[in-house]
Amino acid sequence: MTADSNTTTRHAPATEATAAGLPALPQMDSIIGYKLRRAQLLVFQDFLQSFAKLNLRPAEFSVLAMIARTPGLKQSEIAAALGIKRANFVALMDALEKRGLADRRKGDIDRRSHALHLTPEGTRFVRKMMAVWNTHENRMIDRLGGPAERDLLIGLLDRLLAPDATPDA
Amino acid sequence: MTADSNTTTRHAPATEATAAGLPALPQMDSIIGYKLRRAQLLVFQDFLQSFAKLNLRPAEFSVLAMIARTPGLKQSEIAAALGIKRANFVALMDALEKRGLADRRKGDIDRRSHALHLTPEGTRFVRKMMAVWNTHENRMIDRLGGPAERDLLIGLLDRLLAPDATPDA
DNA sequence: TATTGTTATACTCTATAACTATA
DNA sequence: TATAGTTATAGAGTATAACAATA
Repeated sequence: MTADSNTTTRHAPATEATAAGLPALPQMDSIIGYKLRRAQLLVFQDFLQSFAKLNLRPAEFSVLAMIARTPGLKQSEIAAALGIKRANFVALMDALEKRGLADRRKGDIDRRSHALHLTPEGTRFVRKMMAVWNTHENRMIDRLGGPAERDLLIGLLDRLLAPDATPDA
Repeated sequence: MTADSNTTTRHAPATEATAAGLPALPQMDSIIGYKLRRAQLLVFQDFLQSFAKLNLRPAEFSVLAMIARTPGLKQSEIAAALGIKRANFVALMDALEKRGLADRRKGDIDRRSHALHLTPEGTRFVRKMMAVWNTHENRMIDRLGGPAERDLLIGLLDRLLAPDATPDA
């Protein structure tokens, strides 16, 4: 971090002094975490509406997308990649298996682990899923202004997520 | 939305065809909603660590900041501004009142409503709160690369949040 | 002894319906 | 009849501890 992190106001100062002796109160609207939360909720709400007909939640989408892209990964690997605790992954995977979309295969080398794969029906489902997702994602890209703005946004979020990366060095 | 939203892939195409007959699977890393969620979780986690000593949650922070900035607003007005259901706002406000930071005053004109104010102790608390927040927010701004990138990010998120706004028209 | 998947459990956040007191 | 605040409750999402099977 820069040298003045603790002493200086680098964010937008408040418009004026407010209540009794309180300096520089920011609008919630200018706060990074607040805006991120509101935007994420909006995008997820659009996602949920888009996928109501397929009865698919964001976490389930992400698991199916991961399995489709890299079949055979271990349960714990997919959970870790998505930031899901392995204990919470069990019910998620149970549901996908019960719907006949994916299955667990006992590992040959390590018989503790489960390799995850799509079923044939799961593959068909993922095709429909990706069509719905395309529409949803394009709607979000349109709101942003276009693919360039999407790339810009992803890049900024990557900076937040990768504290080690110092892209200008 | 643009004309091709439903038919064309405007987002980054997948690197290669993957599992049996599945075209163009995106990396989770390139998906707007996924990145937004991961970034929001990271920022909130930093917030929670920063405010552990003050024992303050993001929702409580936002309520205190709103009251400090605009004292006298009705409970329902603050709840609505923050996207909190008024039923869920009650316990939140109860906690702040029990800690002696804010209080509800019966409205003179409409005796159903409660006008929210900081207590003197609440005002002192908010001063400490803003100092902690400054450090937290500056850390996030540093990760982004600086105040310009912060403004850029806020602007992009505003585009997502304001579907009506067409800034280039 | 450590790891994978699992179960049980608890805590937070969020959403809905119904109640009360005022209007 | 409608509104502000409240209560009760249910559903997600998430976190931890402990267990069985396997390494």
